[in-house]
Amino acid sequence: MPELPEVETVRRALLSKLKGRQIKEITILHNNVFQDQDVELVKKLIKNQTINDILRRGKWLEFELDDFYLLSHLRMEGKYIYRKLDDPIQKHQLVLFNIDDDFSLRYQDVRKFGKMYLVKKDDINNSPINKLGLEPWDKNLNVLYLKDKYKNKSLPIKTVLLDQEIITGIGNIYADEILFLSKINPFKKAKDLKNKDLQNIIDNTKKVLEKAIEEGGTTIRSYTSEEGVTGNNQNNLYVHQREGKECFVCKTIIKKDRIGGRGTYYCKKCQK
DNA sequence: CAGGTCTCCTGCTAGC
DNA sequence: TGCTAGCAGGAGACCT
Repeated sequence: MPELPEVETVRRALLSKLKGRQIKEITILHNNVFQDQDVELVKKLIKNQTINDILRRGKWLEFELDDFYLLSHLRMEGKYIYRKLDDPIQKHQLVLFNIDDDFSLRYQDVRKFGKMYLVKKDDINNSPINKLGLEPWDKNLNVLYLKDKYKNKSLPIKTVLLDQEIITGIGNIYADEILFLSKINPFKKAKDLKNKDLQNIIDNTKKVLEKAIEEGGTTIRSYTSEEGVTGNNQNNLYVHQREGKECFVCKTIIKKDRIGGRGTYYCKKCQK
């Protein structure tokens, strides 16, 4: 499941192949990808737009075109692959981009959870990314900011870390890792955290995500940044997906519980 | 406003 | 061996 480090890895890979290239046309095989947008209009507007840059906000990719941003969220299983123009369309390939009449960039998504959104550059502040909270490296992310955001949150910190409107980019894997390194029990209410805990969350969020980016992301289930390219960060996980195994720090058996409907892994002894 | 539940979607796996 | 029920989960809709 792509979180910030995986999306960042995909962004870099896409940018190296697509920067300066032109989208001759697109084929949309599954209308729901564009949610409530008029797909005929999207097809018309995107024709002959050049990909000038590819940016990232949280878990969203932003293709910067001439007049628009094409926003793309991979959700659980979304990925981009390259094919020859005449390559047969495979199941799960939902959007096809003809790039310079040279090759076909294909958005593939087994579960069809991923979303795209074509927005005029001027309207970017009126798009899904407008609501996103701070990037982990934003200088405004500090104890005071979190204290304010968490003050009315009675939900478990695990759930609140997944709230994209506070810190953006953290998903289920890295939330578990951040809480382990911060020695915080995932059930603890966000509003009960001490300043020291908040500072630890900030520091460890950056640390965990930076390490994961360095490793090209975490490959659990089906994540690949490019076809045949998998990340290595799964080898660095302290608790996530390690149910029944020993904690690397204290040898206590790692426990798995459900918090807010999400599988949550933690060490009962290290995380108080 | 806060928070709980449902929904989307399909491949995989545990269990019979 | 082959079938099926249940699980996985990011984020938005909808309800209390």
